Amino acid sequence: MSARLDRIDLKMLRLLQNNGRLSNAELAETVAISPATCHRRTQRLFEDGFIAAVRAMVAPKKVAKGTLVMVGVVLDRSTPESFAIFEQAIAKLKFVLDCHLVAGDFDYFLKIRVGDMEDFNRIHGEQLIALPGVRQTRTFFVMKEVVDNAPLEF
Amino acid sequence: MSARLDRIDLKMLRLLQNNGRLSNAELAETVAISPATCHRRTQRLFEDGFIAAVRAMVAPKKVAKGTLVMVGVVLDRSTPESFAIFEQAIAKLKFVLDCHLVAGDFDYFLKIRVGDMEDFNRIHGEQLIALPGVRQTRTFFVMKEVVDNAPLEF
DNA sequence: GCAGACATGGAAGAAACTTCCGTATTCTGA
DNA sequence: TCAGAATACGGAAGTTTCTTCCATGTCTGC
Repeated sequence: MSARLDRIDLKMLRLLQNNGRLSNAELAETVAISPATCHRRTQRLFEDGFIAAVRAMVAPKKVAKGTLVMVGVVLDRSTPESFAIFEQAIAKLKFVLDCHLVAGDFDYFLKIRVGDMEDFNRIHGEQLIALPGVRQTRTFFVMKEVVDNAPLEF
Repeated sequence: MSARLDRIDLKMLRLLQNNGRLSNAELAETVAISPATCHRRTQRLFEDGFIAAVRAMVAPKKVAKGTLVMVGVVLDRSTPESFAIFEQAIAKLKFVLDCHLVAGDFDYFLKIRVGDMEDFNRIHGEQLIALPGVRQTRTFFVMKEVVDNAPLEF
């Protein structure tokens, strides 16, 4: 963690998190500094890695990805090699939004977006259980997305 | 779903998803249309809800939110009222990134970001198990974030 | 108190945004 | 098939914004 953030930096981060298309001029006015200074500060936030990226959030339902599924995965063996091979394989599956190694009854938790249940069924049979070292999976269909991908509070 | 998306729209969506700060001029050149047309198309993508928002992705570790926890929640009763009350309460908890009603052994799945385990312990004791109608929770500490919040493929 | 490092805002040339408008293409119904 | 309407397109131009340079101001450690 290179530099520290003052109150203005934090405010800028929060504003850009809520609206990544804010112009430098608008941002500068909102946080009450000059456009030049604001521009330099924003650059620093990117260079120092405080902002990893700026992303347009595409509405899943609009692009036929309206079905969300959580999947718990248990591997055959809990060796570092098994984990590494599994992780390498799952990184190639583009429908996997999250993949986390967890402590508890499962080895991994997956968050997956597909078009519909039929779509998931096919993917589950053809790709998920075929992943290297998978002993079993437990599927949790999401029936209602109460909160999805909320902005970070800090 | 109002209008349909042609090949150019899809390309624009993918480009903006990967880099929400692309200027209209750059975007126009990449998809080989005029800046004016590109501007109008982009506007339409927003107006018709294909792009829900543009967000700066703040690096969690940089703002003391480096610890990720998945939590399964079971409620006392599975009535619509119980669900509604629970959902209303959880929407106020800002450290909850995801909250999904699921089918399976749990009622809800939560994705939570905190500073560290101690932080979570306090939150768990003071806020999670105190939520209305919660019978039990099961905590899965994330030991490694293999993939987190990957961009949507479509 | 001083020297160095750093942050700030004004200014200006360059670039981009946004809108208007005339033309071209597509769609629809007869 | 064709005419009329609706839609989409790109060029142009005024306005805004970006980006950089520079002089001034502020903070720190010696």
